[in-house]
Amino acid sequence: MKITNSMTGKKEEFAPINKDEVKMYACGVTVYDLSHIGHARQAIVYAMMTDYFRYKGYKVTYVRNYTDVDDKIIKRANELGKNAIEFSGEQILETEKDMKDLHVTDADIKTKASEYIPQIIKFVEILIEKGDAYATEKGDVYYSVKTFKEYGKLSHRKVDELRNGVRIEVEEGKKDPVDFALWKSAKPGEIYWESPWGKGRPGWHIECSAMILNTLGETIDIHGGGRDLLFPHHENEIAQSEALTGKKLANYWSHCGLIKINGEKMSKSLGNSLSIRDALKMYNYEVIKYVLLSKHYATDMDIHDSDYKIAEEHMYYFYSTIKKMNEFIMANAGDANGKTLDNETLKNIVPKFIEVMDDDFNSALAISNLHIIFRDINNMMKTANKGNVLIVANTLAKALEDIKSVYKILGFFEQDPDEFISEMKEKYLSKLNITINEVENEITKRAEAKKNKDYETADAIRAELDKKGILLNDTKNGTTWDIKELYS
RNA sequence: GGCGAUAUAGCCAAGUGGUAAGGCACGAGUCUGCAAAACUCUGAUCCCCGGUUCGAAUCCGGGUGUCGCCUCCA
Repeated sequence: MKITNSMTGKKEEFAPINKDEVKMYACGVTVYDLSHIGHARQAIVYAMMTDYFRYKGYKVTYVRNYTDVDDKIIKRANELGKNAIEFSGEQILETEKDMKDLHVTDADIKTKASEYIPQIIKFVEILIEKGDAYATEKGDVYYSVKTFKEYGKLSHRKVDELRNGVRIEVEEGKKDPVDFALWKSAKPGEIYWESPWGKGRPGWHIECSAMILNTLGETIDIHGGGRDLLFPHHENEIAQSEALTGKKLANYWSHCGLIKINGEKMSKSLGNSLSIRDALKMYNYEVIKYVLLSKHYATDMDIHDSDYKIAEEHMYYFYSTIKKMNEFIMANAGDANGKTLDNETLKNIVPKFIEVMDDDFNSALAISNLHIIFRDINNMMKTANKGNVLIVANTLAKALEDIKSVYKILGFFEQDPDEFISEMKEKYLSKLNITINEVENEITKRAEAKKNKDYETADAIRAELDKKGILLNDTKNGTTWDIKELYS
């Protein structure tokens, strides 16, 4: 298997520390508000990696954190007149709900900064003892960047250049502008914990270092997070952890690309931030996953509204095909002596999936392969004849089993096709201002006209429905209807 | 200014040395009373210049454009 390592900038062969075991940590969310679609992408990506590693037979321990104390949380909590931990606790529940609704594989261990305070204090104490950190009179503790010779190795920055670029620092007691806080003294009214340096709270970076050490150990296999965390967060984690243990923190650094929306950076100030909750109100969770996984995880993506629409059409096509497969299999159940049709695509569903996923989790390719797979399947059903229906049915059954067995790693096809299809139809029907009954009445009227070869009336009815957004489809077994928008 | 990404058909997007996946849109066809759905067919030499190589979208150098980070951010 190959995985991109941000430390080297290269795709590397994955070699775990312990055979068949993966220790992975991904930086989670700072919970001062509802989580957004970028958080969703990151969570989905690392869940996908976890699921795929497991599929390959690895024993995975996946840890994710919640930052539940920080400036923004304190500010928001104060505005709401709440205790900071109480407030962030509520936000964690909201995010957990969203992730559950997205059907994202959960981390094995979910940590909160506030629950690791003793470990964090211990961590900071040792850094001070070793001379890598210092406390100020005010009760802040800073990491002394100049003591860590490899500082900048992840983000490829030089400390001197950083120093020049740094704006004038105002924090009193800080010896070097590039030093960063390990422990922050509490201002009046702020939440605090007692520490050797007085009342205060942990800095942001130290919590991850402490939680990794206490859950996974000194060196882990994969450290993940959003690309925006690469500097300074991950750089600082390396400095803290490696100064403490003298060992490498992570063998592979993985960074998930960032999301833009309709060409703009997602931000609160632009008001274009899409929360997971709002996304789920508009789109089925598998549609959202389709969008987020249809581009390679490491690259930034600019999601346009039309991308959701296209994803929806594709999922609808996939599920419609699965439904047809099920019907075909049911109608042609029988003993095919285990025979299947010799079709390269269908024979290789699983190996192909493994091939592309082994190559740095190329979910984008895995998804595009689905189009080839379902095209072949539709072709096969179309060209089936009396002589081979049993074998075709058997081939389809096998293909469907294979598809589900691997594509569940992307979170696809977990739903009942009928339910998915009717959910989608209902969603659009409610927008179209027409009811199922009305549609069916029109179809009955039209059938009557067709029977009388009154094609003018029949076509007029069809045109009228088309105008309203309903497609008709005449088949051997009568007329079916569908939502026009799901095909355009 | 520094660091790092990225540049592939009208659009989205795979592809890291051997003559360009997939999707959307467009057009033609099969099917159909006509349609629809489904299927079939149709399009790019890969930002520019130079180099390495028998051979490069793919490696190296230079340039240009776009974006991100350098302050909190998945």
